[in-house]
Amino acid sequence: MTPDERAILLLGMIKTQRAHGYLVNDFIEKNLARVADMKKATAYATLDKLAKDGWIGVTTEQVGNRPPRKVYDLTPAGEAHLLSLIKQSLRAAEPLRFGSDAAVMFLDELPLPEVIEALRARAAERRAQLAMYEAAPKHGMGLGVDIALDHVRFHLAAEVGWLDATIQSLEKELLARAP
Amino acid sequence: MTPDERAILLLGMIKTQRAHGYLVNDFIEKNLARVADMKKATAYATLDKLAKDGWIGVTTEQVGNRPPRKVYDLTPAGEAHLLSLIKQSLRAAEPLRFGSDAAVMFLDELPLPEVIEALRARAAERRAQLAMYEAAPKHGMGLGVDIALDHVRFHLAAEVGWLDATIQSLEKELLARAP
DNA sequence: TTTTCCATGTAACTCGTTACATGATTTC
DNA sequence: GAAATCATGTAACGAGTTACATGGAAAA
Repeated sequence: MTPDERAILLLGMIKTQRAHGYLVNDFIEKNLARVADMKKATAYATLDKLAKDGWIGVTTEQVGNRPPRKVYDLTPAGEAHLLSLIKQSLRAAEPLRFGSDAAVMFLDELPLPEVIEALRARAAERRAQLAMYEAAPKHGMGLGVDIALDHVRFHLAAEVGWLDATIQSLEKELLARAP
Repeated sequence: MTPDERAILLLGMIKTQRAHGYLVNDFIEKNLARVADMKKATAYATLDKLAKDGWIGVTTEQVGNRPPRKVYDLTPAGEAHLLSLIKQSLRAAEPLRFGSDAAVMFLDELPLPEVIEALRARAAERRAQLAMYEAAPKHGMGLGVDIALDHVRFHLAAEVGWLDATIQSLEKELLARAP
């Protein structure tokens, strides 16, 4: 998650409803865990910065004897900034990278049956993840979130497809080697 | 790229051929750029650590009056370590995350035509990337690298598919709104 | 003769995470 | 009475990148 994306997330949430840090963090970890991860400290720091830059305004409120809240709301400048960030970020197509591919690159080193077994385990795990996304209820929080969930689903499905295809081709290879 | 994946990459390269840091870095940036990125300083530091941990041995060699090379080769322990890392990493299925999705989550904020236009731009970019991968020659450097390239291709294709589907559904939405 | 290549490394810097500190207030 | 919740923040740490330093050799 780049700084810009963090800004979009926070500004977007604050636009739909003015909020303080605790609330924002809570919402992210309870409702957005599947599509976004940002740690508390990072969120607090980012909110500070957004306020310093004038994208959001701060009002300190106190309820009863609880610790005072710093409630943020979007400024007009922030509103424009948010739209421009979203537009720019929607358009961006930074290169896809798959960390785990160092292992794939050198799978030749491992005996084929072990490779197949490992990939099967991975495929099973991915299917489980996919099932979780498929079972997830519509989010309701807006069209965008559902589309984002769809995005993950798409790639999870692609991952399963790739794994199956790869496993199959390796199995063919195995048979060819030792008939 | 996690430390383990970095280790796999370096150990794997050194296994297929003993090499010094410069050579390793050169090979990565000239031949592996599409599937791996690791900066020079990181590679040198990682090689040091691998040597310190006993996975690779060091021999200093000098050719002519050039700066001396520190040539690394895999130790038996390193060999075993590499296999175990590969196996473990092939099996791993860490959650997929798409940074750019903060923008997607809040695409409702932007006027629909602008969203569609931005996504079209992204789709065009992705298609271009996909074409590059499709045009790429077989790597030759081993089955694994080709499979890794295939992995990227798969996800690039999925990305294009998702973009097209999303754009289409947004266009339908647009027509429904203003007939 | 100037640029590029060979070859290694260090130091400073950026960035985010982990872990901790604080303290009142509901809930079990 | 203990535990979880509300609410904010700081400090230390780790990890990796950028940029720099060095200096001979080969290529342009």
